[in-house]
Amino acid sequence: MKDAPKGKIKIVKAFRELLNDKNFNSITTAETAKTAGVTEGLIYKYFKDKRALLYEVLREHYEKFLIQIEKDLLGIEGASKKLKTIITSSLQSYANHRVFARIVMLEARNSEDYFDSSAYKLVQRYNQIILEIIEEGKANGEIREDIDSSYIRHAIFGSIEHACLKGAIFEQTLSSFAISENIYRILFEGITQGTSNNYNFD
Amino acid sequence: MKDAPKGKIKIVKAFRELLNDKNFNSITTAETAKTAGVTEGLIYKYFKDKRALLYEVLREHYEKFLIQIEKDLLGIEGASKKLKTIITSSLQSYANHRVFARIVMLEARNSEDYFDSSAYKLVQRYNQIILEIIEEGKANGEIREDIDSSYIRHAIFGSIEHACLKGAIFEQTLSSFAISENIYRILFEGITQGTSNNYNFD
DNA sequence: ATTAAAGGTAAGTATCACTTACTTAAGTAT
DNA sequence: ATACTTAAGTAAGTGATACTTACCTTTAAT
Repeated sequence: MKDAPKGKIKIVKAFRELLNDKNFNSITTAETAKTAGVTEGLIYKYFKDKRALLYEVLREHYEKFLIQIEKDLLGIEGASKKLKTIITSSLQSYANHRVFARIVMLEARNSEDYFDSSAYKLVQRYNQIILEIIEEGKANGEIREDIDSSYIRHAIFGSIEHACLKGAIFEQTLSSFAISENIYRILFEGITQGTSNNYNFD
Repeated sequence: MKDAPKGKIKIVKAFRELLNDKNFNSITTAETAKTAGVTEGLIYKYFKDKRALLYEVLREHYEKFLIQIEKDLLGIEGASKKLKTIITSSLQSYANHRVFARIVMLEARNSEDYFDSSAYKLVQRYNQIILEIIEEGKANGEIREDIDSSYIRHAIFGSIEHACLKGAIFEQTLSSFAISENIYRILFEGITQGTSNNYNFD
């Protein structure tokens, strides 16, 4: 993979910078080209459309994020501790890069072709890592086996994202420690009071 | 509140219908006007912009939804059972009205003025109802008190939404029963194996 | 009957994502 | 070196679209 042409790099860089201050829809291609110091047409030499440019920015972010996560997981033993690390790291990432929190939660998903993008490929890899941790936990008795693993994953990321959503939109500071502690308690121990929580609600 | 002018009603109806088949961005104002049998200009007599029209459709949906939820909650005793009802009803609503699932999760939130809309006012009322149920549960010993109520709410809706997301985007059928059962187990009982789940992970 | 407001229309306009047709630079094989 | 091919980059559109403006028409209260 030889390095990308200067123009392409400048375009991605410009778009990434613009995303700091405004949302996807309000960034124009003209503006992007001007910031990059190239002509508008060049954008379409390298990207199918404006969204593909967004996906590229997102992909680069996920690439760094995955490297970080894999580093964070090194040396951690046991599914529960690993999942706790995942929760904390994901929250920290959202807190430190609110632009990407916004992109992930609000801008990327609402087009079907995001799910064909190479950014989403990385998301899938991340999902796979988590599923394997959950399976590991089931195998060694840490995690209950009567819940479908994919729902556990949904609960983890759903909780994280919902807790970060308004912060990402209104650019408020997120206290990743408090959020992660609360989410962790809920998901691991349940919200029911007391040790014997086999109460039947049917 | 006297009844809205015919034109306004037709516009909202047309837009609601169009949302069944295409997403917000790909519906044009011209198309909306034509479907409604009015001119484009009339849309802007009643709505500040295209988004305001989306919020109106959403508001009408939430109004019906809230009535339904309040009916579902009637006669149900105890916070846990009430929350379970909330989970089931919300999931059923997403499963039966995937258009609205999509609007809520993907189309409405990514503009700040959604949070000033009267649709969002209803969401806030719904949130309030849930917070009160959680507080009730804490008061009568059903729900642990060492978790901030708002995070419990985040976990509930985050889990629901994340589990429905891809279904809403790709219009797959959602099995609301299976999802609700899984979410319910996770949130109420926790994912940790065994009754004594006071394992310390620090 | 008069008048003011509300309901509704017709014809724009500016903006924007994307195209097309072209030029220039960089490789590469002969 | 020369001829040729491909990639990088430009300039000038174009059609579509959200929204505006200026106008006409109906309704209903005084």
